[in-house]
Amino acid sequence: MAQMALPHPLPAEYARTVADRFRLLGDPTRLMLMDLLRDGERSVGTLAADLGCTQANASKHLGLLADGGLLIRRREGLHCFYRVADESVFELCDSVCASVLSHLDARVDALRAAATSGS
Amino acid sequence: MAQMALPHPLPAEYARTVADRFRLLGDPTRLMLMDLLRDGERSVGTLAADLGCTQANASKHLGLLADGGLLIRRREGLHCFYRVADESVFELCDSVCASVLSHLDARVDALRAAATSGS
DNA sequence: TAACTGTGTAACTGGCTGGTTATATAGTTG
DNA sequence: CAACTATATAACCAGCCAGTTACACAGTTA
Repeated sequence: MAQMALPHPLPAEYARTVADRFRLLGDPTRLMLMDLLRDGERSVGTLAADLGCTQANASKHLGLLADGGLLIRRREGLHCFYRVADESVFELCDSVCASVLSHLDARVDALRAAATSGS
Repeated sequence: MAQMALPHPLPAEYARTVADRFRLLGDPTRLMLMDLLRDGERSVGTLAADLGCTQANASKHLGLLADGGLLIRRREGLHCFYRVADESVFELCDSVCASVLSHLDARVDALRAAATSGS
């Protein structure tokens, strides 16, 4: 919540760091994994099953998310449980979703207007 | 500001749409272009010069950002001016930056603790 | 008209990356 | 011990993508 403003001529190093985080969120599979973890921690196998993807694939994505600090890993015997490190990620996703939808609405309206005036 | 919550078992189509937007922000050059546009609209040439990149490269990235709805294009004679479509993008970036930095801080602390206890 | 300028775009290339398959590793159970 | 289970990882491949170069397309100016 407590926002930290970015320096204004944005240094390349900052840009790279922030871009890395955005790119980490820029994959549908990873977003769906994050969403499945909304309700609490889950093991790799059950996540892969729910997603209908390979265990290896789920493991790789979960590893990336954990390395990026978005997930926290907890081992317990054979199983490995992941949980979200910071719930605020979902606010981020919601905000992006709202922004994208409003943009799409505007496009639809523009197309409608063009259609009525055009032909 | 008015958040729109995502549906909870996140459908693949939603995931793809949101991921696309995140991936659009997941490039350092594009982030620096967005940052240069904080102060107001700018032409392609001046942006490329400030960034120290090719005009063609800047044009391509600006086009992608405009197609994605993050920028708005305005032609005036030979020049083409871009401006940010929605200032809330910067809150997004600030939020991500804060989150990343706090994660890095945690890593540094962990390394410090390991160093003092380890050797 | 002919140069010149600002911008977009096509073609190409090197590198990154998501997915799969197979295997390695660690823990469990008989 | 051997078989089995859950996870991670290595190797590989196909597709995407950022950057460059060259060029096409306005729009301006002489």
